[in-house]
Amino acid sequence: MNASAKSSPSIRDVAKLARVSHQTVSRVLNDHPYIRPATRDRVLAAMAELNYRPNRAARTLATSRSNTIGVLLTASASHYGPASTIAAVEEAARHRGYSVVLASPGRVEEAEFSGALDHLIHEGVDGIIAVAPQIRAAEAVAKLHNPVPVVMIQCDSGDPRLSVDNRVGGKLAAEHLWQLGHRRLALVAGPEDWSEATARRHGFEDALTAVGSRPVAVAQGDWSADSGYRAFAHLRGSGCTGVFCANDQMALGLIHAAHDDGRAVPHDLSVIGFDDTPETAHYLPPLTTIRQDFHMVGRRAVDSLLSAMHGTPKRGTLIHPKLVVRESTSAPA
Amino acid sequence: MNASAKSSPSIRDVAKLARVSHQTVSRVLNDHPYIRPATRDRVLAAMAELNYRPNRAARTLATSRSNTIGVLLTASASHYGPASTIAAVEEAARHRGYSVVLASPGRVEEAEFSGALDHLIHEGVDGIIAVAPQIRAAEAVAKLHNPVPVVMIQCDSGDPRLSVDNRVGGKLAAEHLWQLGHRRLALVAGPEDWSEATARRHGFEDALTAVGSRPVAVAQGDWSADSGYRAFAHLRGSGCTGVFCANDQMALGLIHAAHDDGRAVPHDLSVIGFDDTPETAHYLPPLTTIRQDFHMVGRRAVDSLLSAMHGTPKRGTLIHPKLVVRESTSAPA
DNA sequence: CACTTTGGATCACCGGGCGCT
DNA sequence: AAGCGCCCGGTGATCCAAAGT
Repeated sequence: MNASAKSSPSIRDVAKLARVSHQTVSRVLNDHPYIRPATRDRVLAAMAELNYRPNRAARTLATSRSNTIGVLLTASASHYGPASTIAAVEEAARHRGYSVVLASPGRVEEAEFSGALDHLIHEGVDGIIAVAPQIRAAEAVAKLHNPVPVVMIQCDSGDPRLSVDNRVGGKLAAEHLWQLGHRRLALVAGPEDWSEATARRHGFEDALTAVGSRPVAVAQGDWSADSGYRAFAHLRGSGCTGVFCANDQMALGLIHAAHDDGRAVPHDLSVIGFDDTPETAHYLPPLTTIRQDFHMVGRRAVDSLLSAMHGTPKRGTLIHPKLVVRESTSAPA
Repeated sequence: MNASAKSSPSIRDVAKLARVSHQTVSRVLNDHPYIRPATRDRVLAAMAELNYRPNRAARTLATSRSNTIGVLLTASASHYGPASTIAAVEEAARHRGYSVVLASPGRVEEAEFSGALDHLIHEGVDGIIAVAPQIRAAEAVAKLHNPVPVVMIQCDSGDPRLSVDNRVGGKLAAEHLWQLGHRRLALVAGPEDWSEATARRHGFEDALTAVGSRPVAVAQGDWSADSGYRAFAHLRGSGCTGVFCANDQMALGLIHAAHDDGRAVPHDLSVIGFDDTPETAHYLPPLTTIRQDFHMVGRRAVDSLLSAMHGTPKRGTLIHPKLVVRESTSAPA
């Protein structure tokens, strides 16, 4: 019955070694006042000697706080945006002493989605960050009125608002093309039920309205390059000279289709994307796009969630996207 | 003191309602034999009525098993491969009743890495899947001899071997180019300290050796498209007519650089990549590449880890990659 | 000597699981 | 077939003892 190969030492083992009560050890752990420095040092020394680490399950059970936050991810975990956001969330959370548990329902079906939410809640998380850009997901969350705070990100409709200002992004795209001299603009929008897609579209359309114009054609994609390729067919007859694609992948597909159709970008058609994924600088031609800072979104989400958990929710400000001009846009021929 | 708005019901609340002891409820929960059907039904009914859900922290404390697995991710969470693997891991784990906690050390520095490992262990995970393709990471794990099973994926040196057979992949690339008639082949390798990069390189070189040839130039990148662009300068004077890039992003960058240099792909230069990310079909030209099934790697990793946790580790077989021919390769001019 | 600060111990409890009866 | 009691490893409330002024 040696303590060496045994399971990890408990607070009482430490207490025995430091010749205090286990409660005193607990006090040291929790930075309680009124501990004599000498005693504290003895306890700390004992902890070090035993290589003691508090048991999280026990602590969770006693305090009913798990120091864990859940990340709910609908689909698209392999997309650049969500993936980098999650990495940022994990990092920010860890620096603040929180662990991250993951749940990614395969579909956005109401059942699967709220099932995943449920999974996290009964996992005992103290709060949830939902990377759930679909409007339906947002609605599902809203109607569940959960026992823990939930922060939605990449979802313009949310509150606190945590995302890039997609409206401004759409506006930047429209203005850029307009200023180059394009007058016949088309749009390849993202899925209707993604709030970000809607916001980008509105931003784009509003900017055109402001100068007395409107899109000459609108196609809808599903964010994939494939869908961008297919979208070209819908725009082909519109006589447009500039196209705004709601993300970079669709822009890539569109350019491919244009190329297959014998139209050169940007000479015959200017194309602008959205996101600025790391590869876009090497597309042929290098893509003009709207950059958003996913990493910052992730960090802010954690800040926001922790505030909410401490009972002081705060309203964030939207992050500004930025126009990155490369070679896929130019003045019309 | 009503139970309505109170914290979730416990096993004893259920017991009271079903008029049995809490122990009997526990038996029902754990499918113990020797429970009279009538009693079991009473208990189940009580659980349903109270909407009872067992408390995971309590169960973990009592059994010292958390039903949680840790996923350790070094860097590159935003890359396509790791991201899709993680999604697959989470799904497979959830279907088997496990939760997934995430840890992603920013760097592969020994300290940060083993810190993250430590974080997971003291989080109480029952096992760990490390998506840590760097050789150094693998070594760090090996020397730590952890209290829980660790499975390394995307790391050819690991055992059980859980990844695509990168050697075969490199071989497929070489053979494809050779069969098209190319005799002067170059290589853009991945970082030296990634075992996958090394395996791809060896596969490529071995295949050339088998036909009495060797690469006329070798450049090294860091997986990014930028590095692929820069690699072109090293290959430029070698007179190569075919290049194997160890991933698709570097291939994209290389094609960009070739284009800037006035060389057309595939007419002047054939290029083949590795991974088959969803966008590659829309690169200009669409990229010939080696496909690997990340999703399957993730699922197998979970299987393998669970086996190891149950004390019956099993050796997996490497997954075979597949050549996908598109338009970036052709016979030399 | 009464009245605070400090310092530390004792007890009950969180929600379940296991061995014995 | 099912109940009793203790234990897992922590935490908070309470209570007592030694100091300080």
